[in-house]
Amino acid sequence: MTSTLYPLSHRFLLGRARHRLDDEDQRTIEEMITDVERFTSAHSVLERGDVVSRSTLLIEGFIARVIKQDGRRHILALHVPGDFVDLHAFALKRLDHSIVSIGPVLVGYTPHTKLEEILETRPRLARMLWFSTLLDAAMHREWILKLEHLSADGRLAHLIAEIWQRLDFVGMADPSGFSFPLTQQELADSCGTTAIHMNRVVRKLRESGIADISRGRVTIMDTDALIELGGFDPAYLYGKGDLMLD
Amino acid sequence: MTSTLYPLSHRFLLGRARHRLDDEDQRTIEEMITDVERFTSAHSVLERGDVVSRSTLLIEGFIARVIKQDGRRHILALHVPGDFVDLHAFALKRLDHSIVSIGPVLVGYTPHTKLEEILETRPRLARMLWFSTLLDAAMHREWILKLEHLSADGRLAHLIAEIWQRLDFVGMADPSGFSFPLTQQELADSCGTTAIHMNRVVRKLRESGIADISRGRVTIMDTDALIELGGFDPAYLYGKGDLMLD
DNA sequence: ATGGTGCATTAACCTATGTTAGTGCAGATT
DNA sequence: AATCTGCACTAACATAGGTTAATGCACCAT
Repeated sequence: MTSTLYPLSHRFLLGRARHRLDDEDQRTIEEMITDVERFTSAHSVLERGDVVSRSTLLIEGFIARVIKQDGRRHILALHVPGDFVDLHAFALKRLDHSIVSIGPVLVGYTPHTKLEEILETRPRLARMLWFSTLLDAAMHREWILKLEHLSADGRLAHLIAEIWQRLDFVGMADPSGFSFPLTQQELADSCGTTAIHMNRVVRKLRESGIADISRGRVTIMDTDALIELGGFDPAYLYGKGDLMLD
Repeated sequence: MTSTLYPLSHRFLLGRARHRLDDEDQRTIEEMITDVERFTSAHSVLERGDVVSRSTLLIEGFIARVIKQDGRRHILALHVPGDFVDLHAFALKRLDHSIVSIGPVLVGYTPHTKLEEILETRPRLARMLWFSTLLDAAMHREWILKLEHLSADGRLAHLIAEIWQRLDFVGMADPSGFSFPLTQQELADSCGTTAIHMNRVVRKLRESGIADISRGRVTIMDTDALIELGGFDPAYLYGKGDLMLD
């Protein structure tokens, strides 16, 4: 089984690990995932309030962190392959939001007992796991900034730019764009606006020749303009150039 | 020196530790802070981009995480006594935002070498530190939700309710409200609006008999209405009733 | 006393966005 | 073929909140 799972943990390394790892660390990571599972689109992988004893690594597809409130759905964060979607639940135990698949997904599970073992015996790996959740927090902060700062078109531009960059980290972006199954409603839920207004914004992006979002795909037409509109500066993603250990 | 600093680390326990600790853990925490420093109001304790080798615990006063963008200031998060304001920099190293005092503050410092020691030898404490940063992330998420969901008056109500609750965790709230030195401009920077609109909102809160914010103090007049307006549910703060270890 | 400075406050006007109420179209189901 | 369903799209109108421009008021320094 390990041999099948190797590429998955390798992807975790790509997306979230900015450290160099020794062979033993590498092996530990490879053996972290004990089980995988497939879900169809719009499946609630985990519900708010669930008490969990394992953490979930997204291997294929997209997953959203969702909260429903007053009949409205809010997407707090989006995840790309290689992300742990609920690593924070290892220390918090109870989930404060739901985890929902967007499009079909493949996930892997790591029992918390394994994580505890890592925490007790492999401080370097522990720090890497910690780092992964800190990256989530940094993305949250960036999103707070954008929500306070930008109107809907800028938010959408930022969202696209960020996902593009994050997919690129895991080798899943191509120069012209990326596959992205979110509906306009879900984009609206992500940007804190309505589907109707999101439709205006999507059209505006398209008509201004910046990007086209349709049929489950984002096509970037003018990268510079996209980055400008979204005020996107990837520094907060602490990418390859910014190792914080080593 | 330890005897003077004891209450400080004790406050950290109050605000952020939801675990029970053994004597040795307790002692380690007490000795974590090696140095303290006082700053006047509006002092930039740390600048965005700084590479840090120690982490900062807020002991007295308020501190904001700030980003300046396009001539505008954004407050990403607020901290109350007992909070580490840059514990995330232990793993991220480079700060993605500035740390600014709001009113006079007293801070304590913990060298990263001490944190590394804890990570290597005291997994339980390591987990507690991790938990503390996860709490920040949970607060970020809640704020994202409120930014996407509420208009300015609801955001302000939520902000007040949250700070009141967090101050209560460290024994610094009183039943009628709390001391709070933010100007309307800073409240606006926190809520993602303008000072002018914040003024309308503050007045509305006052006139509707919910809360009064003036002369560096928040007075809560109608707790239920405040909680209702801000949609405040303290569950995401993982308070005393919600231990996730033990 | 006088003027400066920071903060709170108000007014008038404009734009982004929400709300309500629809239309149209493609793929799936029967 | 007919219908259903989900999604994209549009229009008309209402409102929250941004922008610009001032005023007032306390505290501080000279």
